[in-house]
Amino acid sequence: MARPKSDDKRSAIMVAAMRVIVKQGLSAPTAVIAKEAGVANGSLFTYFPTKADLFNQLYLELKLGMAAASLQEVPTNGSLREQFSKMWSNWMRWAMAEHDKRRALALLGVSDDITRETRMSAHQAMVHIAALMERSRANGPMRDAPLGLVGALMNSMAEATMDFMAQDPVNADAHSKVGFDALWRMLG
Amino acid sequence: MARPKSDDKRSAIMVAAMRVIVKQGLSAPTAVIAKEAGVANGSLFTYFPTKADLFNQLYLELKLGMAAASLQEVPTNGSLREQFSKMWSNWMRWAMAEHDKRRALALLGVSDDITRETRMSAHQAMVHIAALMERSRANGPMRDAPLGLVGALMNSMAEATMDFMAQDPVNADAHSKVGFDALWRMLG
Amino acid sequence: MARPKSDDKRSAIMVAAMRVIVKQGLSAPTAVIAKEAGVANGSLFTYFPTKADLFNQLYLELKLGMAAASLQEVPTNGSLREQFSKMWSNWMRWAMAEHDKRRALALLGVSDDITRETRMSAHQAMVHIAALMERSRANGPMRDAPLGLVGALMNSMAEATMDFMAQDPVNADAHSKVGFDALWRMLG
Amino acid sequence: MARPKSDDKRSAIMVAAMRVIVKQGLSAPTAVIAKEAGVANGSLFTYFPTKADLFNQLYLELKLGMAAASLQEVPTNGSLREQFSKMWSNWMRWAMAEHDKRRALALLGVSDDITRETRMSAHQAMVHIAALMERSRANGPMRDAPLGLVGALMNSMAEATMDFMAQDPVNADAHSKVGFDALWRMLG
DNA sequence: CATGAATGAGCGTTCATTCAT
DNA sequence: GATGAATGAACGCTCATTCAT
Repeated sequence: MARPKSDDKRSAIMVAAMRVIVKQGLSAPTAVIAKEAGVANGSLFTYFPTKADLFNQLYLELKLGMAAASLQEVPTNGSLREQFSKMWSNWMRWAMAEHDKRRALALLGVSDDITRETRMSAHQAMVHIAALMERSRANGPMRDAPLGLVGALMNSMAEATMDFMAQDPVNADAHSKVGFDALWRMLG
Repeated sequence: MARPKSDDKRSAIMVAAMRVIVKQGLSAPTAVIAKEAGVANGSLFTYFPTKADLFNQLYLELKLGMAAASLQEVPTNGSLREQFSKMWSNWMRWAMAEHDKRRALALLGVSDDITRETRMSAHQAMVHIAALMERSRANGPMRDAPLGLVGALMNSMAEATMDFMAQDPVNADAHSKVGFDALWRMLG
Repeated sequence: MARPKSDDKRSAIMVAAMRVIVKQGLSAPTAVIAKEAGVANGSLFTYFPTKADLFNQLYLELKLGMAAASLQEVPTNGSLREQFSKMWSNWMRWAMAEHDKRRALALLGVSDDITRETRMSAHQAMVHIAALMERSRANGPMRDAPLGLVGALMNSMAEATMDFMAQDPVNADAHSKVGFDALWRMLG
Repeated sequence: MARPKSDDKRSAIMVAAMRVIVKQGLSAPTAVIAKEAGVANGSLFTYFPTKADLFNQLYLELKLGMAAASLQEVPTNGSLREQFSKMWSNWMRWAMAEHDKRRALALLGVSDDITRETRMSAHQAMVHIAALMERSRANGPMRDAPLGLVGALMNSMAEATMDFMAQDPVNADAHSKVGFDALWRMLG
């Protein structure tokens, strides 16, 4: 288990990084992150060898959390639509509840610091979601479309919906439904 | 009037900025941009008072170019689907042909340097596209969805499709069609 | 006569320099001075080869003007004290009337740009004043003190008095009198 | 506590600043000051947040040192003239011994970087000297003159005397005496 | 000669990372 | 291991001066 030193501090730094990234962007100084985490400037580097490492690990953790939240209590015996719908609403709910996490994730997602490896690992976390999507399009008009493209389209629609919900939280539920229906129509 | 401020130089700096941004990201030094443009370090600042100004103007110009390219030769007398389809394929073709422009645009789009004003001006450039979309959904299932959300969804699907095309250029046309069909299904 | 080009522009630049120095200090950009003078950036350098040259000439001119103002209407047949007193009040009046000139002069006086030569030329302008002072101390307690030191003391007292008058213009005349009486007591 | 901020380094930077200011003026690069102090470029900014802060603190420290030196061993039981005379000769001696400090102080004194607060704090350091002066003029011809003006006159005479002593160090003592006698005559 | 764009050295400050304590 | 001072490369921007028009 690559979990040296104090786990508390490690996660404190991660949480701090997330918050600071939201507030100040990716160019936020490590010193600010350390202060927010309540640790010394240099201590950050005993937990993460470089700033980029911190960002990569944070990206992965956030993505994992997002995937886990999306899959919570998805009924295994319901119809495909019911399963997918539950997953979607979990996803959207997470985005609203964990606004900062999502903001940070969005920023990290476009950072040059995030390596291909990290992105691929993150992708792994989405396999269950991907599988659900795969089954949902299996008999529809996109049955022959490349899976990657379908996934990318789904993902982009989710992002767009989240952004819109965030801008107009009062009607978040309605927007979520519009997004899901649009997706479902696309698939099929 | 002495050497008048040359439009050539101005656009050389813009083009250089675009290229350098693609290669090095938004944190590319102004000195590198200037060198790529073949002008002195300080000359950049006779054309753009700050780096942020350069970025804003570049963003706007690229967006305008994209919008113009998308609307080229869109038949005004054809069916709505024909018009929309032509616009979409223009858009995708532009994205493939002007790969660097698109990359730069994507990076600039998430920059904190781009002001609300610039974003709003850029939005203006898209009104014709938005109008086409508006008409396309008018009688379909999204007729009551917020226009902003529909636009965001369309935009995100276009982006996703472009990204995928860029990764697999050989089948770009097929992917473009998948994307358009997906969008059309979503709208109605 | 070393007075090439347009004399108007030359003096416009000088006046502008004086004003800008007062407002912005000696580090004011030449571009700002040029704009204030209503001439082009580069034109400044056809009249003054360097910024330092401009400053030196300005210093000299201001000093000359100050000396001339101080000597105006000094009675040649009155008592020494009357002459000296007239000179002093001229000096103080000039300082109040030409506040900007004095401010600029003070700033220029401590600048490294002002050469020894310039300072010596400026000193030349003060010979009449010096002579008056020389005669005033001739029979007094300072008769054996170095002339330079006596001059420096007088000058410093004048400066101090001017500064104080500028801070409290309402009582300027009273302060002027205090300064003169102090000086006269010192001399003798 | 890791390497604590060392007072040695702090004062090394101050001393370096003083020397460099004397040699190069107030526009001396911070990099030069740092090098002269034997620290890295950036280290200067761990001790002083800005160049202006460094200058303000240096100004204050020099002024404090000057005041302290002036008051050393001033007899509390002697006549007023004896006390004042001792103070004056201390002052002049300091100016000769600490020529660089005085030069730096003079330059800093006219800098825009020195804030009103700093100047007021520095003024505080001079209260004892001011008190001595106050008593010295109490029964003389300047008894009704504004205290500020009297102080300014004294100060300016001291400066002028110092300058002259510096130019002709061989006769420094004689010049000092001339200056003091002149001041005493002025006061009454 | 007037103009103002072009030049590039130079500066104050930041910040990821290292290292003495 | 924890701390935070030390480091120095890097950057955006300025400005005196030059020079093409």
